[in-house]
Amino acid sequence: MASATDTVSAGSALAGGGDRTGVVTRFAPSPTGYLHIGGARTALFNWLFARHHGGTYLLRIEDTDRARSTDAAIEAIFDGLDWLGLGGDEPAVFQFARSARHAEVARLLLDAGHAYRCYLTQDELAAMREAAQAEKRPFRIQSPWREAGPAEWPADKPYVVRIKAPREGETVIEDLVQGSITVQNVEIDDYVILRSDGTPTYMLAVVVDDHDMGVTHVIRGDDHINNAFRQLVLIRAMHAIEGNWPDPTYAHIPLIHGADGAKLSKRHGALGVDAYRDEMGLLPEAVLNYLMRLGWGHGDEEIISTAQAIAWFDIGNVNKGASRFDFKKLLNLNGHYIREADDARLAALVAERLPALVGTFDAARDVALLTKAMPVLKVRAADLNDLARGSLFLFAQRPLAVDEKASGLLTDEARGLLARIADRLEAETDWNLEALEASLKAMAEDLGLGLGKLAQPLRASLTGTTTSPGIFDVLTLLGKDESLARIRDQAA
RNA sequence: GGCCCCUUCGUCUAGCGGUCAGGACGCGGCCCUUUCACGGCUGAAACACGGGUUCGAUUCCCGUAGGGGUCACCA
Repeated sequence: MASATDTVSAGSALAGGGDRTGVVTRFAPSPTGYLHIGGARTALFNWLFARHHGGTYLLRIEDTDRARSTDAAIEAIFDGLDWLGLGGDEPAVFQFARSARHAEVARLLLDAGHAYRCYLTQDELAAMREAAQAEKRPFRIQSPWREAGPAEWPADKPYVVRIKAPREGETVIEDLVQGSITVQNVEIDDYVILRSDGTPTYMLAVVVDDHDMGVTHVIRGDDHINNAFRQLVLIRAMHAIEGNWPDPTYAHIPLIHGADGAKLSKRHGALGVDAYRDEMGLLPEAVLNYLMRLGWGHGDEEIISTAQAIAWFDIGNVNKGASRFDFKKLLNLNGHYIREADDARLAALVAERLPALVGTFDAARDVALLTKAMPVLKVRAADLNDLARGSLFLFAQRPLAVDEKASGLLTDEARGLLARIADRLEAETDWNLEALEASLKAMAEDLGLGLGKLAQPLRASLTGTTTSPGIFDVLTLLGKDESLARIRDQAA
């Protein structure tokens, strides 16, 4: 698989509709911001669909809006996709680099009479729109230039090129997700395909690129449903001219909403996927699993690997309604995947976060300890931040800072006990789990105390907190010398 | 507002004419237990409403209500 970060040289030839066989899908973000979670899900569904059918999954950067597209956004999108394993199968196509081809198609349409020069100014359009509004009449562009011939074209005046949409009949789309959708053709407007400065609009570019890239299935957010009908006008017009522009199959997937049901905004988690990784400390497999379950399911299955998802994925099973984003559930899933993850991998991930939390952390030296501790650390963490916090006691400097709850445990009586524990442990020659457990349990019994009476003060002295992995794990992880020193720091 | 679409526990979903309406997250309880988790068991919790069709509707049809999307020389 090609990395998402590979690029195709400007204007290079594409495979073309007829050259590729089987299913071809594409994810086509516009680089005006980071890759947000909804976009990631669209990419995932495209990827899953292509994989399920043994097809090809492509990437296209829709950077025709020169004012709003940025290199930083392009980078963020590739970075996010790579993290999730959703890079394209071929180098990404950059739309702007193909404007000459888009203009060429506009020219073809113009020459064949499927499009026309429109000299309406933006002011005139606005006036028409207002007039319609005033009369409470639905506004539809009725350009007086639709049937105008060369003889009527004003000289030296800017014009846009509009597609000539049918005004009678209806258009039906058999959408893989939404089912059959019908729209009366009068609802479809003569939209602009070439701006007055000669640059292509999105509507033109999408259709031409999808065709040239051989895209067979257009899977995208359902906010594009109306566009599908408009784009079909162009596709059918080109098909009439060239004959090899088949309708693509559409699948419009529902959008993701915030927890309050409103459109996802920055407040609800429409953050870049990098935030899910860096700030929230999530694992890509958890994000993927969560995303695929939003709007899609397979019986009672909750934990679904990507391999399993490829086998099970059925776009026809995707729900039509929007679903809300539930971070709690994502976190739960993340906890599951953390528990399943390889210890060395987790240690490396946590190591990235530790220098900011502990001044003394030295990755070269401490990752081994982290890895060793990981089995007992990861069962009590839902994200990498939890994991990092939970490992702090391993690297704390003596004398330990003791938090409020823990110091409440360190009564005079408890400090006395700590001294006796230290003495007893001092004599311990086998510093391992079994020996330590046997020893402390015997001691508790001798004293007629529950193990908790010993363990809690011990935990406070060893970690400075009241919660930690099992106390014998803590003891063995810290080693005899460090353990005894920490205990004596707090002993009476 | 016009057009298009949607509606099962709080949330994500299973269901595809006859089910005690299932699972998961979250929430409550119990168990495990040296703390916190994990894990196990368990409880509360839903078919938006109104008409049809049918022997029988969560399921099919039509309304109503509610929600969403879209109406650019942005993508």
